[in-house]
Amino acid sequence: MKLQQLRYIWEVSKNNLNVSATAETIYTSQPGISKQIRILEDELGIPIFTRNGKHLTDMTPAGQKIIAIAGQMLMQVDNIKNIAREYRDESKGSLSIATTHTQARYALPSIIKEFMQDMPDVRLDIQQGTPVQISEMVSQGKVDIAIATEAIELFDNLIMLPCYSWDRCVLVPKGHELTKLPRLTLNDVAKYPLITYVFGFTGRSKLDDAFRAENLSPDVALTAVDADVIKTYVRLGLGVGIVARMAYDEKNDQDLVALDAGHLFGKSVTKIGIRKDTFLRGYMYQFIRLFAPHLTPEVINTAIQLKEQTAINSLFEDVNLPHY
Amino acid sequence: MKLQQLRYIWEVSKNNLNVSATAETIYTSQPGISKQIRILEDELGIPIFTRNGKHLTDMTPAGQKIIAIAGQMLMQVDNIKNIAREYRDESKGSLSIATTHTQARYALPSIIKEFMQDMPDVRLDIQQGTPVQISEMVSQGKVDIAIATEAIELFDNLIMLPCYSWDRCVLVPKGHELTKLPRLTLNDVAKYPLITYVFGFTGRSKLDDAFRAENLSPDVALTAVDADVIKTYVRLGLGVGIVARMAYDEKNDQDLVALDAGHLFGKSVTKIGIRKDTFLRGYMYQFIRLFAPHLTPEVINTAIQLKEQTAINSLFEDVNLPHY
DNA sequence: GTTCATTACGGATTCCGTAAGGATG
DNA sequence: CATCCTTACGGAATCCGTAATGAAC
Repeated sequence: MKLQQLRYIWEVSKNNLNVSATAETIYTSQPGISKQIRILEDELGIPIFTRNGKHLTDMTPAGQKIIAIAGQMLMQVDNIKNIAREYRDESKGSLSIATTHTQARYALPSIIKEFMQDMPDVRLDIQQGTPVQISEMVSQGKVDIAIATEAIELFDNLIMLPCYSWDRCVLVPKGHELTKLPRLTLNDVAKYPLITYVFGFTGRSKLDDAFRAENLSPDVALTAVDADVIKTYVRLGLGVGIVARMAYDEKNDQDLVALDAGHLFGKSVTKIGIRKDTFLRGYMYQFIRLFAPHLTPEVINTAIQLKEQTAINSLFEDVNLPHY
Repeated sequence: MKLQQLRYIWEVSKNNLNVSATAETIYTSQPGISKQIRILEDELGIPIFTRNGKHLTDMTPAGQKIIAIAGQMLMQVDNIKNIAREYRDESKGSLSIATTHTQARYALPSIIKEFMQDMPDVRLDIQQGTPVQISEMVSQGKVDIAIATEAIELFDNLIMLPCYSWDRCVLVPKGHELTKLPRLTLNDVAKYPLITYVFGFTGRSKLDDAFRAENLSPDVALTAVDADVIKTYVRLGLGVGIVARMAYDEKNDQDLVALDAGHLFGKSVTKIGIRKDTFLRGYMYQFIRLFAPHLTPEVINTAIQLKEQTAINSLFEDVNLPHY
């Protein structure tokens, strides 16, 4: 059994069982892959893939289990390489973050700036996507950490570390009727067409829950994945925006008014997601700590060792998260 | 990076950093190992071992971490091979059990007999040792399962599955004064020299606890690792034996009397220990179920997936274990 | 007829053994 | 001087590419 062979079956399984396509993506020849897979199957004495003539049609049950383990082993190879890199040069390396627009645009800039000053030799790489995509990227080892408010819990090889809580505000143009009310109610808000996040984004589900709890079914006129788009349409007078409070920029959004809505929708918690079995480089710990000061290396390590999300949650039970 | 190289650093670390000795144990040449280790170190760009001239003196910090991961990967290789074997031939294979004398002699025989009839093509292999040795063997992958009452919890890559509870009896020769008492007390027992298990064996700690709780310090005249030896000395009149009740054999021990002592020392629980990351063959599930009928494949799988011993314990909270 | 995997084959590389060399205690 | 690791070297095995073959859609 060779690591190379395990890599081949893993990659083929990730490429719709198409060996030719796999060969291209990993820059090798198609017969080479074919051959090594055969050799592995011979050694193990069982087929890993089912074939129809000369086409791979599926994985055998044994193959599925073996490929799953192969995937874990390949991640461990990465871990070993990371350990080596860490000890070769603590300050050099790269850090890839997958996150949503909201984080990248409003929460991360100041952190990233500071991080880049502290660690000038670390290459930063910010990927954007939906919460599910983001979580999948960490889960598959394509990025180091995920930052999101939703969906991380869907992948069971990930753990979530709570970072900060935040709440929402209602965005209206200056002079809007809602600005005249002393304190907003859900009922007030529900009278206007709403512009907010697409489902599955930035705590959107919390928002729906709040309205449903009051038996209100507001008119969600428009949804978008990011607050900048939402603001644009609020400015056009198409409705009332509901966005994360941190998305309101006092300087650039002076034509808009942000009305406090924390009491209407409750707070959401933004989390960092990492793989349970990952080796974190020193600067990764540093980045996480910049982002969430209570996540010290020690805390992170105990969380990683716990592996069980419920146990991890109770670890943070008594922690007062920063609130925005 | 080659699996072979990872195997070499792993084996060297298990052989006191002696490459020559390692070469012998794994039937290869010493320069081969040396070379491959160097190649790996070159590839990673860091030393894995520290050297004094031409002697390996220690592992580097990075080396320790890398070797730990290498060990996990080698276990995964075994898992893959086991999966292949399972699907090649469900009924063939081998099952190695590490256990204590008490289990091997009194609890296992009937189970093993039945298992061998059910699965004639499975080679059975029973290792014996102290609870710590046993647990270590499973932990290192030298055997598939451990059966013991103590020590399994010391290894954090193992999980414990409770199998049955049992209590102790006091063994005396026929006609002994203690047989005339209607109901034993600790005080009665403590008047005689005791013969029982060596510390760390077969729930010995429970026994000490019981006496200590009553502020008694009995005269432990003789300790042994197994009940057969203990019985022998009881027969010689050297003292009163305290053994697991199941160690009293009505047929062969007619010259001895077993006095109920469950109320004196409380019950102990015998557990099965397996690695968290192991792949269990079908017949292993069957064996475990024969030994402890409540441990169905489903129960075992959920326990393995939980990984956390506290969570596993609560899984068995409501289960009524068989009692002997 | 195109796509796709397998087989065939040759060159380059890697691996692993024996033998010799040099350091340690 | 015995132990132990490293270097040197040669033969065997492996790996990986190109080219040819044949099955599936």
